[in-house]
This record gives sequence, structure tokens and C-alpha cells, in this order.
Amino acid sequence: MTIEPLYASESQQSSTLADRVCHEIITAIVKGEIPAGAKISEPELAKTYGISRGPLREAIRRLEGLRLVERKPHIGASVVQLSVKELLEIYRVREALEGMACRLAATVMPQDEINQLRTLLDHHQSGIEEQEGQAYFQKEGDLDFHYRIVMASGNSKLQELLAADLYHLVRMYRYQFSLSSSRPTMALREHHQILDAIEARDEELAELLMRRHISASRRNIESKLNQS
Amino acid sequence: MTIEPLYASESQQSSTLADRVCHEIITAIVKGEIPAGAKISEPELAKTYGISRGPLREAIRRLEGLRLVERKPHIGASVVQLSVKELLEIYRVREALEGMACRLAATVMPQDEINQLRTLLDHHQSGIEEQEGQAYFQKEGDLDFHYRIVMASGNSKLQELLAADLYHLVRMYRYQFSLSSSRPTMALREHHQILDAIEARDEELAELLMRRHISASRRNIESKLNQS
DNA sequence: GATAACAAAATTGTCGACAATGTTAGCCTT
DNA sequence: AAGGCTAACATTGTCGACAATTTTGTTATC
Repeated sequence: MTIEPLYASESQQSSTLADRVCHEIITAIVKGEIPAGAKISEPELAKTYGISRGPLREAIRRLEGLRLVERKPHIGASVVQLSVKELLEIYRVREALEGMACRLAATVMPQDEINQLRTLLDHHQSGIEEQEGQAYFQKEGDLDFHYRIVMASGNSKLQELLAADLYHLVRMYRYQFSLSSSRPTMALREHHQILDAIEARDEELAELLMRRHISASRRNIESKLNQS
Repeated sequence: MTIEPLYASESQQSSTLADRVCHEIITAIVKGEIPAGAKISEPELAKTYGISRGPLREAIRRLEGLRLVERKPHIGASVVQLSVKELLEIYRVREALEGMACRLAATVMPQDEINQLRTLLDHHQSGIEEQEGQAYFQKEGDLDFHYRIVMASGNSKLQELLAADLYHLVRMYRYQFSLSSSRPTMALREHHQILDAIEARDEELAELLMRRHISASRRNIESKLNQS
């Protein structure tokens, strides 16, 4: 039984070139195929994807909105080069938004979805114990848990901001820095606790635990990147 | 002495047509000159702004990212028609994000900026007492206070999400629904309390008060729009 | 040898034209 | 008269070409 990350909705075929290429470029950037900080050459990318510059420029304008690229007039677009400071800022945002999402999920998440998510966590558990598929947990599985909580909040604005915008940056960073939580057992226990609070319909506790969880990740990254 | 809202950085002349027109369209949408729900005709808009469809389409792609318009392939773009549900969702997001912004501001906001902001609140005070310029306070002054807190947080991601993205929607909604806080005296007192907490460097309290403040606004809107 | 001015090349920005898709109006059939 | 088909129209999507700007490379001068 393979459990695919829910947000891995790539390879979707939109009927317009600009939309389709936009998704392809997102994937390329997140995976580092287009390295961070690299300048984006319009003629080159257009040739790569076999389209003309028109749709490509539209795609770049969307990427600009997603903050995956930065544009300077008459100079060109380049892939964002996140600083450590900005990564920590993102974690502050996640702490605030996902805390709220968790609070809302505690109120509205259906019991069967809770059960499903519990099963998913058990799968992560066995993945860790076997010391294989650990990469999966660290890189994608963790985000998958968070993704499901956000979706369970039922708040479309939260969903858009986190799942559609911010997570691209988070994933990009993980690929780039090979940042894995390095505390998978601890994180998994926290995931269980959070789910417990949601199941108990304790919104206060659910938000608190989620904020602590993300805050701990932030401090973990902070100490890791400061020493280097 | 006129105190202009800080975020009123319109009429900025970017060196590319797409960027410039993008800002113009944002203003037009926020002010309702292009009404909510209206379909956007590319040929028509291109003629209006005296540009060709190329840059215009790029601008629309940015607006899509700002969630001010929605696009359907081969159908076209139309200005978003926010539902009451979505407005309330936005307030949940604001509660989370601005709460965090306020917490951070309590740590890093310089004393002289605090003093400045205090002066601004006093101006609002006199505006309310005179019962004139009340519209200013209700429509723009309130958001100006929040804007300055967000800026004072020093967190660029928070600044982008709130000031560059979300506030457009909030302002648009206020113009549309003629939503004014209808409790300016109360709101102003809360603003003072929030600033007190920041000045006392009490991050916990600062976040709590900001969240309550926004939560109160949300419930206010909720009751107002439910009865109608 | 380093620097400044100039020219050439490459890249971004803009435009108009054509292709593909969606919409609408009129006609025919039932 | 109502419903569905068809053809004309309008709009969106895509492309290649041209204009404006920046970058690069060269040359001349100090």
C-alpha cells in the first residue's frame, strides 16, 4: 500500500500552455533542477518547453506571485535565493497559520478523516522503525500530515495560502538544504498528540500543540544552520 | 497635517506596462470601478489602458496570484465575487497572521515608531470626536494602524502576505459592502491597548489583544451580515 | 595596464496577426 | 412552439517580429 502525498497533484494537464508550463517550472524549481538564484532566460526556457515566449512570460508572472521567482524590469527573472532569515520567517508564518488551521480542524474535521490520518501516522511509524523510507517521512510525509490538517480546516483562504503558496517554498528549501527534521521520532509523537487534541475537539490545545510543534522545528533548523 | 495611509503607494510608475497597468487595475477593482463578479474582456481593457493584449494578459496573471480575479481556461477572467463565508475566512487568517505580527512587533518595534503610531491614533481620536473624517478612520485609518504593526514586525513574509496580498481583498470588501467598523470608539481603544502591550514589550499580551481585536471585528461583521 | 567611451550582441518588453475555443443567433426538425 | 443542429461571430490562446534596454566586448586614451 503506497500512500502518495495528497498535494502531489503534478502532471495535471491544463488546457493552456501557460498553466501547464507553470506547473512544470514549479516542479523544476522545487526539485532544484533550476537551481536557486539562477537567472531565468526566456528564450532558453521557451525552447526547453517547446513554447513561445508569450505563454512563458505569463507563467513567470504567476511564479512571481508565488514568490518562487523575482523579477526586475528589463533585467529578467531569477529563482529566489532564500536566506536563512527568510526560512525562519516562513516558519513564523506557518506557526501562525497552521496553528489556526489546527484550531479550526479540531472543530470541523470529520471522525473518519481523523481515523484515516491516524492510519497514515502509523505507516510513518513503521517507516521510521525500519529505518527505510525514512527519507520519505522526513521530506514529504511530514508535510503531508500538515497538508491534511490544513485541508481539514475547511478554510479556503488558509488552504490557498499554505498549500498552494507557502508549501512550495518549504519543499524547495528541503530539497535545497537537504533539511530533514532529524528528529522524526519526536515529530511523529507530536503529530499523534496534535491529532489527539483534534479528536478530543479541544481547539485550544490543538492550536497550542501545532504552534509548539512548528516552533520546535524552527528552533531545530535555527540551531542547525547557525552552527554551520 | 494630513496623514496619508502608508500603503497608498499607488501611482508608482514602473517601467513596464504590465506592472503599471497591473497596479491600475488593482485600484480599479478595489474601488469597485470594475465591479465584483464582472467579466474582464481583454480587448476592452486593452483599449481602456491603451496597451496591447500581451502585457495585459501578464497583468491578469499577477491579479490571479493576488486572488483578485479568477481565470477559467478559454472562458476568461472575472473579478472575484467574495462571499460572506470567504470574508469571514479572511478574518481568521488575519487573526492568525496579525496576531503573530503583533507578537513580533512587541519585541522589535523601535520606541520612536511606537511614539509615532501613538500620535497617529490621537489624530484618529480627534477625527472621531469631530464626527468628520470618520469615514477616513473607518475605511482607511483602521487598516493603516494594522499596516504599521505588520510592517513593524520586521518579518518580510508576513509583510508580503498581509500588506501586499490580503489587504487588497479587505479594502475591496470595505468599498463594496460599505463595511465600516461601526464601533470606531471601541476599536480605537483597542488599538491603544495593543500599542500599550507593544510598548511594554509584552509579546504574549500583544498577540492576544490583536487576536481579540480582529476576532471582535469578525463577529461584528458576522452579526451584521447575517441579519440582512 | 587600467579605465572610459563606444559599438555590437543578447535579452526583455511590446505589438499585431493567426489559430483554437467558446458563444450566440438563426434555422430546421419534431 | 420547443429543442437541437449549424454556421457566423466574438473571445481567448499562441506565435513570430520589431522596439527598447541592458549587457558584453572592443578600442582608444591616459
